[in-house]
Amino acid sequence: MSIMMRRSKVFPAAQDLPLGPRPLYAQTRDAFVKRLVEGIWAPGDALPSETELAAELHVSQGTVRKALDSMAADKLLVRHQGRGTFVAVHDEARILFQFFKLAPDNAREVAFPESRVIEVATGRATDAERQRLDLSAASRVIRIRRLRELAGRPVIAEKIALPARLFPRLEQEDIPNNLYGLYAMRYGVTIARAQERLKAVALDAEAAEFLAVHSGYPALRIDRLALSLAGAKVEWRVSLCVTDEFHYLSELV
Amino acid sequence: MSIMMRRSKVFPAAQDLPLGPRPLYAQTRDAFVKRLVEGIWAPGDALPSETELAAELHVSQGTVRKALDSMAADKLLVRHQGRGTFVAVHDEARILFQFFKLAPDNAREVAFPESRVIEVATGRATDAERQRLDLSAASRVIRIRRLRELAGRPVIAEKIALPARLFPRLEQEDIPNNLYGLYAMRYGVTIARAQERLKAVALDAEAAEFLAVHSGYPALRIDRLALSLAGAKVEWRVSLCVTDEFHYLSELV
DNA sequence: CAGTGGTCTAGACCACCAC
DNA sequence: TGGTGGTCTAGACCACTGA
Repeated sequence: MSIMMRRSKVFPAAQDLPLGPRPLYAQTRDAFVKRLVEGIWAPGDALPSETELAAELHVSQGTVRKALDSMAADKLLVRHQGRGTFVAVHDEARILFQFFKLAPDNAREVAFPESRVIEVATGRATDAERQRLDLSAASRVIRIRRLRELAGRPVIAEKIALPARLFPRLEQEDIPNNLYGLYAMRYGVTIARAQERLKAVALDAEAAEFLAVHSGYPALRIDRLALSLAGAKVEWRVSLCVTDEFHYLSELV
Repeated sequence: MSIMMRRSKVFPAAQDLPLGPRPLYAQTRDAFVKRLVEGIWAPGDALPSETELAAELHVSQGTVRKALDSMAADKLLVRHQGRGTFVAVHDEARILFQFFKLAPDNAREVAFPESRVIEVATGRATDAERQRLDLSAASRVIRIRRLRELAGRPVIAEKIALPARLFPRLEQEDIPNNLYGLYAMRYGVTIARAQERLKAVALDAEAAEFLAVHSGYPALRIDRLALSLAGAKVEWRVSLCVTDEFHYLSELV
């Protein structure tokens, strides 16, 4: 392939970038992510082989590999030698590993917490919700409140806010324990990453009652904003955790 | 190069592994990490070029690149196109990015907190210290207590424990704000990664006084264990943080 | 056994930097 | 201008999977 041909190979996704053409493997990755966003490749699906993808996009197998490897590093794909490359699924094992950081102090095994839904409701977004989720003035949100148990003890009181536009009729659904699985399966919304802000707070009377401790008890407040594959703000979740027998694990690497 | 030659190329570091020979790029990385541990490549040093390293180790440049890239991903090295590859330095910018997760709620800029040392002492390790730092019975530890300020307010009360064996005469040093820089420069101990466990606790009277709040005030307790390049447990640090105007930032990716 | 991803190599060219 | 890392390609072989 000539130099000119190589330099002229710019996929549509990269053309409106102001900083010149991105590397080919990045454009290749963009093309693949687009297929995930559009649901052409759905969770659990097997991708075509590297050779086929390379032929289809007119790039070398090495370039396809670099794109797939980086997506696997971001947990969008799972690769198995000898079997193939698959779209990642939000099963409990992944949630536990990627999105659930609360672990018991004295046990080697992390458990997925059981949930009891307290309330599901829809309403006009408050200022805080509009700001945190990037919503416009008239937007509506779905609110979920639930209580989560670990080792048989109520440990987490959770308030979740979702843009109603993205999750039509979710309030009529049966709310499962694994919400991110529901978002993906029912609404085609894949949570790709999240940002959490932690504080120590004193519990108010209502939350204290849910968690079976006295008012004013210190709790870990986890404020999570979850982003979809496309980068949209999709879920705002505030969790109040009693951390007598648990801790939040953070790896600094 | 023949197949037999390739398969027989096993560096010493990999020979005592029970699971068969590791990939060549991993062995190459091991050889490079060894040079960092032994101080042959010191913080700030420029590495030889990929071509030179490849010739020296009798592997291809692509294999050297894969090893260097993975080390750069782990922040052990810094690579600059056109300039070269350098051993990472524990400057304040890196500490701030990698090891300091507390950010002000209403400000875009993260600041490095000023420190006031309360006490530096040496003593026999307690049970907790021995357990957390993997020390033997008679081991001695150096203990540092300090108070840290952000935006002019005392926000963090810190207790640090270090194995005395690794840091001879540290208690006579002038304790700088950037401890990890001191460990690296004075003692050749590079902090490579850390694990933090977070809890919400009620402050006792002593800590509350340091932090200028009332006893029982909720605080974020950060229990950090820092590991050296070689994987040894090198520092145990417990920080009590008042999080009225700050939060701990955790990215879930 | 065929097909997949994983490893390793070799070589070309590009973008950037310092001199 | 020469040297560095960054990108891209092509091809060979290895390790693993499943029919």
